[in-house]
Amino acid sequence: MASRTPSSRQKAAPAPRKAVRDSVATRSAILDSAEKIFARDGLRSTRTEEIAAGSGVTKAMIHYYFDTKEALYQAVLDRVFQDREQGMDFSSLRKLPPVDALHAFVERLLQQMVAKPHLGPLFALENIQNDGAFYNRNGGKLYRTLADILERGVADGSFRQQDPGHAAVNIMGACVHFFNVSSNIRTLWPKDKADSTASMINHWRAVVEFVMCAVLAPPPGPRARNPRQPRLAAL
Amino acid sequence: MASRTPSSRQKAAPAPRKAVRDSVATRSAILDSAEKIFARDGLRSTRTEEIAAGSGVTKAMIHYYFDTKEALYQAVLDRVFQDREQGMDFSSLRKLPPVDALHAFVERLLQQMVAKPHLGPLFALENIQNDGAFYNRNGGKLYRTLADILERGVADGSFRQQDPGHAAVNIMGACVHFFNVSSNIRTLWPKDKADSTASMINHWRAVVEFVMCAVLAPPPGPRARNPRQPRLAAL
DNA sequence: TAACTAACCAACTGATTAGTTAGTAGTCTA
DNA sequence: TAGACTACTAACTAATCAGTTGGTTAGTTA
Repeated sequence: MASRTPSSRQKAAPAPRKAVRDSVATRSAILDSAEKIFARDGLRSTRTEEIAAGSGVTKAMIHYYFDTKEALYQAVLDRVFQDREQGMDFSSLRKLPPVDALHAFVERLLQQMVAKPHLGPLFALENIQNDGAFYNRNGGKLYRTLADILERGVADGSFRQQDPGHAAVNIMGACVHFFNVSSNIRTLWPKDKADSTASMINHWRAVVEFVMCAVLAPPPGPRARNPRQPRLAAL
Repeated sequence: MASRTPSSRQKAAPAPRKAVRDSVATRSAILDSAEKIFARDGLRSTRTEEIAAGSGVTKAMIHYYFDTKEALYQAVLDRVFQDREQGMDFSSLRKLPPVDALHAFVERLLQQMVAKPHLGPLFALENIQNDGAFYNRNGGKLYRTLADILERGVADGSFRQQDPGHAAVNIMGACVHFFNVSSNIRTLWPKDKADSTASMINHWRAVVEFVMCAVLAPPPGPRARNPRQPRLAAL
């Protein structure tokens, strides 16, 4: 992993030359390259020239296949979020009891994040820079599904009393944050902890435990330690 | 709040005209405007012209006071993160017992996020787009402090067994995520829930409860409901 | 194999942008 | 109140960028 210095970013990828003419392959090569670069630079500061270089074709092909940069960006988001939705398989979650459903939700989400490392940054950038204008056309099915699971769990007593909407945001944050700050983590943690696959498995475990502990109802019995109320000191 | 349409963003702010010559006031007006715009657009896609317009001076003043765009960006990060560090008062946290320290940490962090709405986006963009190259010069004291608190709590048994490094990331995610996806939340939640101050208080409470439940040791007694281990299905 | 078409590219264009320059106008001091 | 210095601006410049144009080349079909 070559390090980038401020204000002078990496030159374009090695440009894998194409052997034959293949519109389907070219289209998806452009999408792949665009996904990678949009996930780092966001819509506005991504250079179409760099996308072209990364996919082994000229800039003109971007306009040939996708018309404008914005349309390409929309196509990238559509593909990546549609893939995630398929991987999550929301309908099967609705059939599980709340605890199992939440468990499966978190595991599947983490699986998606690991398999598709651009998901996190793309989502974060889209929200911050474009107010979700491109993403929200797809709707926020993810949050609604998670909130539904939480609502069911609170209703049947398997989860502690809590607001499903707020809890959904907190859970998503715990799941996603690692992937957004991974570069920062690499400077904070020892090398072996930050980079290895074993560490990814440990993080996976840590997130699942964290989330389940956070929402599950406390076991019956003497309430020995009261999870103290917030003070709300200043607001 | 005017909505932005894709690819055509808002025109510059109303440009508050300056009355007198005041280098200190001008400097901080530029910093204020830059902070706001960098927090939405990131370093590269921020336009210096827009910063100038937003601070009521000409573009040349940016170079007069800060030399380059990168230097201004660095100055913005330095100011905002130094303010946060002061507001967190790390040294006092080290003197508190773990449970109180964590409680105070989360409350102070949320307080900072509410008071400085650009903190979240600035931090997220810096990590995603610049690999933390500008931020990391300040060091990641926040994570180290939080991890220290967690380590102490695990050692003295007030927190459940867990890896402090991973838990710190999860806690930060739960605290921060709300502020990164607020635009998305506005489309998911009913208007009154997403925008009101009351909702901010509710979210505050929800985060504190969520985090404390996630890390506190379970009360002694019969372990009625085992917070199931992760399956680690696919990796 | 000649005509046709889809895939592709090098070179260009007009608009935008970070940074510069040369000069103006307040303010402070001797 | 004259001279000097600091704060400030309008207009410019060189570089960069999204998108276009006018082709060429590789497959496909009649």
